[in-house]
Amino acid sequence: MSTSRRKKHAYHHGDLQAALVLTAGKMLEKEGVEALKLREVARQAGVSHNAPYRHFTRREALLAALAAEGFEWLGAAQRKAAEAGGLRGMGEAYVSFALAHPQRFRLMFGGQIRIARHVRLREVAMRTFEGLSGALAARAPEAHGARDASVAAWSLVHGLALLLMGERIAPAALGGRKRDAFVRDVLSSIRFVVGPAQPAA
Amino acid sequence: MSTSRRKKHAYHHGDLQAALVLTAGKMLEKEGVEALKLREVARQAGVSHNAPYRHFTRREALLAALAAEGFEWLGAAQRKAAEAGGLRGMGEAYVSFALAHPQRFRLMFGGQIRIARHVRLREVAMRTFEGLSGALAARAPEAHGARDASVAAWSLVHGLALLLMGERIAPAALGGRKRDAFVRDVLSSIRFVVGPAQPAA
DNA sequence: GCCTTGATGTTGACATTGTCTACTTATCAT
DNA sequence: ATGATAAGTAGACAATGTCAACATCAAGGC
Repeated sequence: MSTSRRKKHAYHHGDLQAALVLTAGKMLEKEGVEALKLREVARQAGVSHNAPYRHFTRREALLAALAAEGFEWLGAAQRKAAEAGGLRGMGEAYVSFALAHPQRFRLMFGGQIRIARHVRLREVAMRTFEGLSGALAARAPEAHGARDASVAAWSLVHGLALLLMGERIAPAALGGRKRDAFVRDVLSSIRFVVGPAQPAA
Repeated sequence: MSTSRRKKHAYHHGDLQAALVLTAGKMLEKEGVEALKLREVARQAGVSHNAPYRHFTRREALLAALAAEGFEWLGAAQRKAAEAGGLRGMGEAYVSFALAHPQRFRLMFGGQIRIARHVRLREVAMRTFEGLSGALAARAPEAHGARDASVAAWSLVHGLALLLMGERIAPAALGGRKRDAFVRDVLSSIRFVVGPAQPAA
């Protein structure tokens, strides 16, 4: 119900909301959250410094929109990967997403947004998580440690993504492999315990 | 070589640098990085708004000091846990640390500090990481997947810590367990593969 | 006992930013 | 046509990070 009128008198931009999210998204990916100034977004969108407030109550609301968009992308990527690559593929897709959109990923999980206050964000995030844990739980329906193992799996990919993003993993650990190969090997280096766990060293 | 003169004339505070790190640390833990205003720190330390610039070239430098302090704490906790609890104990200690100092942990890994530019931070962080991966690698010295497994282990605890911090893990997953017990179970739900990995589902 | 000197603090200024209030203009339903 | 309302603009304000210029104290050489 929008995206119709364009470039008339420049008053009433047409679909400013979307335009703001778009340019803000670009700025986010390029410079990070800290450098995402509301006024600069307005400037680049060609509107006055206050126009964004007609669409977002505050800066945080714009950030929330960006994060929500990110969760949608991530969810879509997960669904696609689930078909093709199974569980392992989902894991690789998760890491891939994070490395492809590092700043966005940081925004989604960085904790600067109070999720509770942004309905849409909360919903889309929950939906994505459910898709994730659903796929994980479906693998070992009722074994005792299944739920724990699914949390572990998620933790693993999440942590790996963040450590790679932060360049915290010594280049030596790569051992000459390309990043995708490295990720696959790391994810392959563990096995899940489904039955009652026996203590291990 | 300080902490000597105190409350003389209030000019020349005595050891402002340490005082700033201290009050900034409290503010950090309480309100998060975003809310850590340089001027407010100065105010609470009882000095003028510009005094901090005699000790930190910019805001980021103060943040770096806080992060470095955090890495020292984490390193110490790791060493202590290594003696008592072995590898599993180190993992639990890692998560514990993150949950005990969430904002500090976020600062340490949040990516808002350009580590390369802060010598002390870089060094202490590297030292901590080396202690970590050293302990991990010592476990399976030269097996093919050992290095990968150690990365996986670190990723696992790191991710678990962050997901717990962000309240991203559904309360249902806890299943009534206390948090420490939950962490232990999750960490126990995987097993590392040391030999050549065979493909798994 | 002074006086220079460097480190440490202070004052004042400036550009930027997020956000508030009031005003203006375009759009759409009647 | 018209009038309500959504969308944009203009201007103001307090805060903040940071810069430059000035002030004060501690110490050491004379």
